[in-house]
Amino acid sequence: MKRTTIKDVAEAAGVGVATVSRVLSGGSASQETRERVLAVAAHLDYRPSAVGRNLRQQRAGGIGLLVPDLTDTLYGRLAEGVLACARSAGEPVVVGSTGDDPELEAELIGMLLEQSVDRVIAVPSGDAEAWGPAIRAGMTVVFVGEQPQEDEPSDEPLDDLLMLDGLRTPPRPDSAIPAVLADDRSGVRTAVQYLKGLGHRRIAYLGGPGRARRVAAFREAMGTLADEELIVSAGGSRDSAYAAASGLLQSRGDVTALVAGGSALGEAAVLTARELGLRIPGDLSLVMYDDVPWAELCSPPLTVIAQPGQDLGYRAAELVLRSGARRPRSVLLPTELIVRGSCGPRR
Amino acid sequence: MKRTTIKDVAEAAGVGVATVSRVLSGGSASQETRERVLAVAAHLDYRPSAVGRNLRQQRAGGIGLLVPDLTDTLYGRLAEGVLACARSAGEPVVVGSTGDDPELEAELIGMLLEQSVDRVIAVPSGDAEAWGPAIRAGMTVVFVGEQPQEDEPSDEPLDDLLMLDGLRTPPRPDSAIPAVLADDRSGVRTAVQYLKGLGHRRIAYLGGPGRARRVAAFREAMGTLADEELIVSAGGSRDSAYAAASGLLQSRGDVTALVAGGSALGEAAVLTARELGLRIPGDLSLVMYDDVPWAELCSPPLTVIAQPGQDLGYRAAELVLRSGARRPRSVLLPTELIVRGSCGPRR
DNA sequence: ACTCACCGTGGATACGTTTTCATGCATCTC
DNA sequence: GAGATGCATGAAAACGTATCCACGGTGAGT
Repeated sequence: MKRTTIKDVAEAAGVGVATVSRVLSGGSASQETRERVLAVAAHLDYRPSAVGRNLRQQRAGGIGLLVPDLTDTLYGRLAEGVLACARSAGEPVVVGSTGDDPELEAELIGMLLEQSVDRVIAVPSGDAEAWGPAIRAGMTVVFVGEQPQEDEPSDEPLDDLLMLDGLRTPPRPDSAIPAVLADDRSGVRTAVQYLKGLGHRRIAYLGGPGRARRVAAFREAMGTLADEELIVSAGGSRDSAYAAASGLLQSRGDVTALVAGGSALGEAAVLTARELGLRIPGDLSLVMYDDVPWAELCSPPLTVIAQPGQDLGYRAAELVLRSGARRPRSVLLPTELIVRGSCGPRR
Repeated sequence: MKRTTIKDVAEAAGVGVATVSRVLSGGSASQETRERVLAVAAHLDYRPSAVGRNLRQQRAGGIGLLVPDLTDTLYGRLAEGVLACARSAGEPVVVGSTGDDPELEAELIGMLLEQSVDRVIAVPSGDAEAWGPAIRAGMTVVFVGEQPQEDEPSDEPLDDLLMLDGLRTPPRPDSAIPAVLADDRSGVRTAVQYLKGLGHRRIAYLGGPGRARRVAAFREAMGTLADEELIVSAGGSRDSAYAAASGLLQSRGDVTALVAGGSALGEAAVLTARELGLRIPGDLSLVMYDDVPWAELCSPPLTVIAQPGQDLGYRAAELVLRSGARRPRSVLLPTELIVRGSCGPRR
């Protein structure tokens, strides 16, 4: 079973391979030969080999996508957004799941490098340093939904360069890599102010690994009410989320409201509250990050901060595909507080 | 920014490219040169180009994965399973989302063909015919979670060949393509018998697009109680799921139990029931296909038929990777009825 | 009418790798 | 000791494509 190559088409059409290549790539050719070549190609069911093309032009088409966990609905939506944009551009997407593990992330980056994939969209797990090899190899990288932990100021004097256009849109403009982010700051602030408005004062934050921006935004929004003891962060696993939620709610019975920094955390919080006999929103008000399908079905329906998951992915894909022209620093997409039934006045 | 090639390594190590290739591919080489080549390669940070290799050996490594919708937790888990297995084999995974659209599916198959991806795992959306070009091109295809609609017996006399080892494990052995499936028949039967045991007689089935096996299993399990009017199927969209659920529950007020053939359908059923003032499980018992995180958080917690999503993906990946040796027909994985609180005795 | 420019075209090359084949050298066997 | 056997090695070919360059022909301009 041999593949039909451009050579076969050329012979069948009675032209040279160069002509076939030109016709198929939109180059110049006479009307007559163009038609003939096209007809022959269609008749032979010829498909140009992406491998051959990639080898020739020194770069694989296609884009890489690295997310922490496809099981998470948010990343599922994000991936759908990327896939939608990539498909409209005819580009394949190589997907990797990092499990929020920097080591695994580095390994996957290596694999993409090996595949000559030169455009990558990633929800970063590790620090910015992990992406050094990638950008050094000429990859176009776009972060989405998250930015790497701040890398401690290294000896490389990049700072002046970065400060040049530092005061732009995004909150953390220290990275040379563009990012598509949800406006966490605004989202968290809205949620906290909403809770404050309901009379809550002891508001806890339950975060996951990374997501430093959200924690910072929470601190900022809380202002003088911030209590470091009420800011806990869990690991990536489900168990660790439960442990953190349980530890928080048991040790500090005085919290009246909780902001969960992700759907897994929110799930843990709901379950833990039930186990402890805390009623929502009677005893505990809850705002969860990410609008997932079950938020509406939960009892009570959960008030959430919704991120535009699909848009995040789509915009990131746009950015990474049209990276040739302008090089936009970053994009900030709005979040939305969807009020349902999980928040009530302070008891 | 030029990539370091095998030639660079060869020159730096003072050997021929063939030797480098052999060393890196585990071929025979003297201890001394092996060490030197390895050292030089490591020092130069050399990574063999997958594109070059793929071109040479006429097949791209990597495996393709086609699922209907990454937003669906089941397919998210399935994808995670595939990714886990592929990563341990060092293979990249090209993912496509078909949206349950046969046309889109065909387009994505074409893209994979163009990429020379020769191993594909797919949750098929269209009929078996759509996969003709793929297998004809020498692709190794494994279906997962679903099998294509039965293709009407075509004129090609494949039948005798297939009947040879037709009486094997899976329910529908008419396809030459191996499949990894959840044991829907057993799952549905268990659910129906459970509902029967609770006294229900008018049990409805709310299905999605495709999934013909589940419907058939439902009919079979219902036996003489089957009522065609109570078997409705929705389209792929969310709206269509609501419409179907709403239509069913409004037109037939006498149904006391409902089996939802997927989490999206289950969601629609719960919401519709709430709108109509039907209490679960008081007025309506509900069993939903697929154990999703929110099933436990729902009010009431939903009794579900759980499929081993991750295992499905992992097994399928194993199958498609080790396809060289034996060619197993199919694999059937067990389902589990997880009893929570959405089913009660007939009112 | 001659030249110049231009367009369509085909041959040749390079991309990075694996694999085949031939060569040289050392060891083994009779 | 001479031929046979084995092994390590490098040169070269091939995979399918895009692109550079040269070539021939046609039209226009002087």
